Amino acid sequence: MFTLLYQDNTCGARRGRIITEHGTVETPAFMPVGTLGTVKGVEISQLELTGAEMILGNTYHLSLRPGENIINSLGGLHQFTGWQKPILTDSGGFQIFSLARIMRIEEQGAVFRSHIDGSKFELSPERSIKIQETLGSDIAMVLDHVAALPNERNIIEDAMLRSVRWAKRCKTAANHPYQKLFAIIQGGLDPKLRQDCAEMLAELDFAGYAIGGLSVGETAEEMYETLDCTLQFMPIGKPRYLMGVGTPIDILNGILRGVDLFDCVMPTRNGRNALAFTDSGPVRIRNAKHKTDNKPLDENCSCPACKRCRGYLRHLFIAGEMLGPILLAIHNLTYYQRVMSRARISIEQNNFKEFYKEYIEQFKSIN
RNA sequence: GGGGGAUUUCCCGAGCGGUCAAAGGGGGCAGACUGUAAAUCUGUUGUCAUCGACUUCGGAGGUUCGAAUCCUCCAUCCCCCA
Repeated sequence: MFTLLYQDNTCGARRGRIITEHGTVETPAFMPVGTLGTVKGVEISQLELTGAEMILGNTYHLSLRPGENIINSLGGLHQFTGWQKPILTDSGGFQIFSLARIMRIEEQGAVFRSHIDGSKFELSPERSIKIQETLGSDIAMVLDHVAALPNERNIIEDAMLRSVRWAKRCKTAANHPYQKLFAIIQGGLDPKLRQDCAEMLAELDFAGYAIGGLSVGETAEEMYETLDCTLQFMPIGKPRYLMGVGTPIDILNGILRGVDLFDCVMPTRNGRNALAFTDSGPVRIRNAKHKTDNKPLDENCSCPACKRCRGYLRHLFIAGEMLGPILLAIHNLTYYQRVMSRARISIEQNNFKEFYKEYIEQFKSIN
C-alpha cells in the first residue's frame, strides 16, 4: 500500500505514496480531523478544495453516536459523510487519555461511562477493530494506551507494554477485505522504551506505524528528541504517522526526521477560535489592529477567506457570525496543505532542509 | 397643582453608614488551544502605579471618626391623583 518515492539526501525527509481502496495519498501528508464524521465547520466540497487527501474519523465518538451499525446501514463512513477519499479511523486510544476522568483501564480493555449519557461502554482491542471494520475506514489504528507526560517511568512502561499486547490482539482480530491496520509506538520520552516498543511492533508486521503519546505535555524539544530516537527503529518501507501533531513547525520537524503522516485539530480548532496561520506567523483576527485592515490574511492564498479582507473577517468574529469560524477553518486547512505541498516539492529536489530552515527563519524574524 | 419612585464605574444592573474602586451580566482589550466532551476556555477592564496612592456612584451643600449608602436644596426622568 505504501511506496517510498524519494529520499531527500540532505536529511531524513521522504516522499511517498499511500494507495488505499478510496484513493491515493501523497506523503508527507496532513490529515484534517473529522472526529464525529465532519471536519468541524467545513463542508465536504470545500474540504476537497483545501487539498486534503485523507481525513480522520473517531471510533469512540462514532460508536457512541450515531453508532457504527447505523453508519454501516447508511452505506459506511464514506457514504455517510460524503467524503469519498481515504479515511483513517483512530481507535479510541486517545479518548482513554483525554477522557481519563470517566474511564478505567483493565487488561481486557477500557471501561467508559459515556460522556453523552453516562451509560457504560467497553472498548477492548477487539471491539475497537470491530467498530472500525464496521465503519469501513481505509486505515484502522490499534487500540493503544496513552500516558500523560511527564509521568513515572513504570507508568509509561506499563502503558507501552499494554499497547503492544493490545496491538497483537488487534492484529489477530482484524479481518477486513481492504482495511489496513497501523500499530502505535508508545514509550513516553524514554529512548529505550521507544526502541523496545518499535522493535516489538515491527516484528508483528503491520501495514504502517504510528508514533503516539506525544504532544501530551512535553516540550517541543523533548518531542523532537523522542522522534529522533524512535524513527530510527521504525521500518523504512512502511508509512510513519506522528499522531496528533501539530503546529506547522512541529510538522516540519517531523518531516525533517522522516515522518510521512500527520493529523491535528489545530487548524480547525484554532481557526474556529479566531487564530489564522499565515506565512507571516499566526494572526489573531479578533485583535483590534485588524479593524480597518483591507488586506487579506495571506496574499498568496486562494481560499475563500482570503478573497475578503481582514477587517471583514474580524467583523464576523466580533459579531459572532458563524461564517467567521468556517472561513478561518478553511483558511487554516488550506494553509496546512500548502505547507505540505511545498514540503513535498522540496523533498523531490533534495532541498527540504533548506526549505525547513527558511521557514523557521521567517517565523523568527517575525516574532 | 398634590403624592410617590428613580438617577451607580463604557452599557445594563447589584449595593442601602465602615470589610466598596464598588457583585453579576454585556461590551471592550489581550492570551491559550497539538490522534476534538472545545464555534471553547482564561486573564484584564477608574487613574497613576512596586507595595501603594489618588479621583469616582446626577449636581451643590450638610450630618458623621467615616457616606454610593443618612439629611437639605437643585436638575432630569417615570408613575399615580387632580
